[in-house]
Amino acid sequence: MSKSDKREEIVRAALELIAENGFHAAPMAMIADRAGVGAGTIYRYFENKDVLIGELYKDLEEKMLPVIQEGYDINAPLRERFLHLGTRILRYFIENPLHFRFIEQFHNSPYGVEHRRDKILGEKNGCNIFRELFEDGLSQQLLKAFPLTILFALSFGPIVNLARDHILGFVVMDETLIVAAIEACWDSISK
Amino acid sequence: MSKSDKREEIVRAALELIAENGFHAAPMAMIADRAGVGAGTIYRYFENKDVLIGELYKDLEEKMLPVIQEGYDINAPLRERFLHLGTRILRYFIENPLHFRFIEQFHNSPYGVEHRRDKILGEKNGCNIFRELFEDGLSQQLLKAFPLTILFALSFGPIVNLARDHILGFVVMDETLIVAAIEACWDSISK
DNA sequence: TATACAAGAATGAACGTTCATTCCGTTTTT
DNA sequence: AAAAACGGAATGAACGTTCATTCTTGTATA
Repeated sequence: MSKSDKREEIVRAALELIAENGFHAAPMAMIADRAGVGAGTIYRYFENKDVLIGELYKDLEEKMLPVIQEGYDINAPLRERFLHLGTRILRYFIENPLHFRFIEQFHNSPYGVEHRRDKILGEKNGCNIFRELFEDGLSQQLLKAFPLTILFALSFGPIVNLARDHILGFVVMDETLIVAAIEACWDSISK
Repeated sequence: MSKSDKREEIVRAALELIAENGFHAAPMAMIADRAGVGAGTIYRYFENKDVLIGELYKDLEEKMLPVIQEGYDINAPLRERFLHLGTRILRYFIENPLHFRFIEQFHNSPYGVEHRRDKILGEKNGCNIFRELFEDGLSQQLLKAFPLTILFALSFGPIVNLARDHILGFVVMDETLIVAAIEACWDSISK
């Protein structure tokens, strides 16, 4: 196994174990086992567990953003833009259940306390798309006059819940339902 | 300190520590310390940590339900009923941040896996009020024709997010905002 | 009323387990 | 052959739980 393959295997193993049963079920020895490396080897690639988890989180964030933005037309009508982003995010979570489960675990763990603010897609980096979208909507008076935080809550709250319910098998979100659900979210924020 | 005082102190200490910094920051020794009892004493009141946590959760559930239902008129118009329940829940969380934070931690911990399904107010016990509300709305054709799970997600998702954002200080939910936000949720589920 | 005693409650040091991390002998690469 | 990478046993810290001992409280006896 090549060097970079090994790093990848370690990250993959960590993602799987944590997503499947939470941090408490992912000790370093078990991660090493599933990655097919020795326990000590992990420490040649990551300073410690915190760093491993943190980099895993960053990896996922970096994979997610471009997928969500793909095909996004900043000049389209507001509603269309919202539906585009909303359905993309929900679809991404549904198609990448491990990513979703890990991110959720992360945000509810000691590892993720500092990241608390970026609610899965915060006002970080270049990804202020949602913020811009909402600010646009507010200035055009198309959205209800809520603080940004509330608009976020009305949009992301349902999305995260729907993704979780789908992944845990409580509902099957097909393409029709995905679109309809995000349209419903739009109804909650639009005037 | 009387016997029942002691039990109460233990439960209170556990609630505080877990709500403030999560399960990882609430070892039995620390709970004992904050309760002002010896570590061994806890085991005179609770078989083990799982049981302590479980009873704490049940306690909170029992305190919350009557508060939310108070003044609920099952014969009122559907919208009014929804607003009543929605605002009550959100207000309850805002006024009892420790309860909210504990319940959230619980649902995202090994302790709470089995309770997963009752999303803070599930189809348990006598508390099917929300379910009934939604079924009523569906049969009267006042609500969008979604599966119950999705109606739950559209309602609880925002509520939980708003409570969290308020408690963490990202937004200040006054009475006006509370009502407006729940009205917005109504817009997402109503036809 | 004062004293002795029993029974339950409370305690916290000690134990066994689990886990992240380190260390060192072995294997692979250069 | 030197250097780097590797594996997994060893280490020590943290935790939940136990248990021998101490404290408290209520009752019986003088």
